[in-house]
Amino acid sequence: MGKHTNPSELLPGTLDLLILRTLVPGPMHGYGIANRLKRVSDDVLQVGESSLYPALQRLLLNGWVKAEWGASENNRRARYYTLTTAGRKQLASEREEFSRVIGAIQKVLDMA
Amino acid sequence: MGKHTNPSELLPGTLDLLILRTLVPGPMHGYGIANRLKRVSDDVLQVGESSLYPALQRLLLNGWVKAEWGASENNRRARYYTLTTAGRKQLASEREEFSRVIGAIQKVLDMA
DNA sequence: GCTTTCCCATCGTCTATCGATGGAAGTATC
DNA sequence: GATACTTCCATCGATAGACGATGGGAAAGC
Repeated sequence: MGKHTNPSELLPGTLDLLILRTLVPGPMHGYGIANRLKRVSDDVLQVGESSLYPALQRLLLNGWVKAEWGASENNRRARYYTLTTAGRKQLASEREEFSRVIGAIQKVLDMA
Repeated sequence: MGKHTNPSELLPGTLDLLILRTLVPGPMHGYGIANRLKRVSDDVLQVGESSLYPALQRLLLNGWVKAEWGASENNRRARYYTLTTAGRKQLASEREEFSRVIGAIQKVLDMA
């Protein structure tokens, strides 16, 4: 029997959008991104590190973010991710698409 | 290089919800469901048959819907899907979860 | 010294979506 | 009565995204 009380706290396909948005105020390291998402969403969005880092790789590969090593506020070695210009464009685009789709879904949910 | 202008018009994970919701007014066959989703969403939600039928199998297997053969309004052989009681419960549950997650995502998108 | 917290990362699995494909059966066209 | 179009069903293979498990190293706190 497929026991799997799907604890997925995230809509697939939105992770990139969330990360990009989180980086708008400034550079941040992976751990910080995950914590911030959790905090801002009141614990609803729980992004594990095994989801986060592959996503960051993806963003790097696409040039939406760049990364450089530095020291965290706690004096630890950390990789800081920064939004690129292309990343901002991508963010805008993904936001728009997101609204479009959510709007469409709402229409279905609200139909007679 | 992975060229693939993702034409995905649907948030993954929401298809079951959309189908269940579509079946609320009454039984409907697969083709009809796809058309209705497209119409109600103003062409945003384009569910292909290769997404739809696996999803319907899933719903059947879980007991959210039941199916019986009949004749379509155009006199064709068609399989009519009907929401079960369990299906209604599932629909309610998925709606709630959907709002919860969307709300959380909005908080992130709207943060300072 | 030991544990906890922070921060990085990968591997394997699972699931869902989708493009391509195929078929049967009714309707319309000429 | 052949041809083509639409309706309606369904499967297969590829792809990708998220997640659990796992591992490690380095600073902080006890």
